[in-house]
Amino acid sequence: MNKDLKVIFMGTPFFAVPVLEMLNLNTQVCLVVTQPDKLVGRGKKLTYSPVKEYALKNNIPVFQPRSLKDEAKTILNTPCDIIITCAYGQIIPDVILNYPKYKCINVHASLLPKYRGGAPIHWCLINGEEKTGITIMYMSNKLDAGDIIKEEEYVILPEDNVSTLHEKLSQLGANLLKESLKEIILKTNQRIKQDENKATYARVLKRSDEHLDFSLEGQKIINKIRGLNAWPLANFNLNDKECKVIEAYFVKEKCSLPNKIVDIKKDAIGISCQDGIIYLTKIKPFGKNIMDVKSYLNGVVKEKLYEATIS
RNA sequence: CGCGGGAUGGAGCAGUUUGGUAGCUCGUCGGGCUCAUAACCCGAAGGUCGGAGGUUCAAAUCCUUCUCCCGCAA
Repeated sequence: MNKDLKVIFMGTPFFAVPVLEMLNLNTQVCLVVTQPDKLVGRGKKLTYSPVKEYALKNNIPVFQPRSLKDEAKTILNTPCDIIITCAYGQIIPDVILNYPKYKCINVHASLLPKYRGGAPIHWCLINGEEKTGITIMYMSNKLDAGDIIKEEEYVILPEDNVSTLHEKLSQLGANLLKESLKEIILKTNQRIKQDENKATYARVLKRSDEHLDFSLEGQKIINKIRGLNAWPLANFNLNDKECKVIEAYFVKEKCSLPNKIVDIKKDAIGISCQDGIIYLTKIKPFGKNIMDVKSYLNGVVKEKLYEATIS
């Protein structure tokens, strides 16, 4: 497209990698900015962000400031025409926003002004939205509130979950950014102000957001299971031990008491909720791997399971 | 050395406290019943009990050590 376009890319998780890849193939990426390496996991292993992994493999210089504000110099000393951000994870100071001639462009995984913030994909599934999409926009000093350049809708399929949406939207984001860049260079792009009255927020998930409440309506529970799959997974306590839920379906019917195991099929455990039964079909019991409920039931006394506490 | 859970035929588990013939629910294969079946009945194959060392007449089980998997916390 334009191999002469000098780009600084700022991003961190897997979602940002297809966008970076598109840029690497079509422009000249001079610098990748990503969050510092973290000590992750049981053995406190030093882990690189997915974006850093990609950059290293493709010989792109990497910069990992602890605080952009204090370490902006490195960026301001790197010649560039445009900065592209995608799920970077830090507020970007005004000096940087105003530095490149084509400014700072962000790729966001929702139809702004809806679902501003760090977890748009999760929250739109949890809320049972029918559609979402990608927004390409200018960055401003307010979170995800800059002027919109381009939006593309995606109609959510019944079988979509966080993983599939992630994959589809990141690819969509890469494509839409590619189109936008052409227009930006030619200065033919739109620039639409966001309607602040319609803004909603998709805050980063908390641990407590993952807990299932079986006294709610079935569809809401299903939405949450879907909206947390395949990461970080919804959970509930089965006999006071955390059990994660990967897959389940809902059958609407009259139910007297929620929070009880009321039905055990050959391959599903039925838990009563407000307006029916949630049938769990794939779970991850504490300390175990993910398994089909069919397998789980093979190693369990069904009569005792009916006595189990759900919380 | 952050805290805890786990490893037993292909899958999920019991058995470990109190050492003494490898067990359950499935799956697979073969046969039977049936109009038929994911149902039922009969039979078979399939296991270094995560690895190494030790104690013992005897170890899945007790002791030492290592590896791998999982959750939490960061």
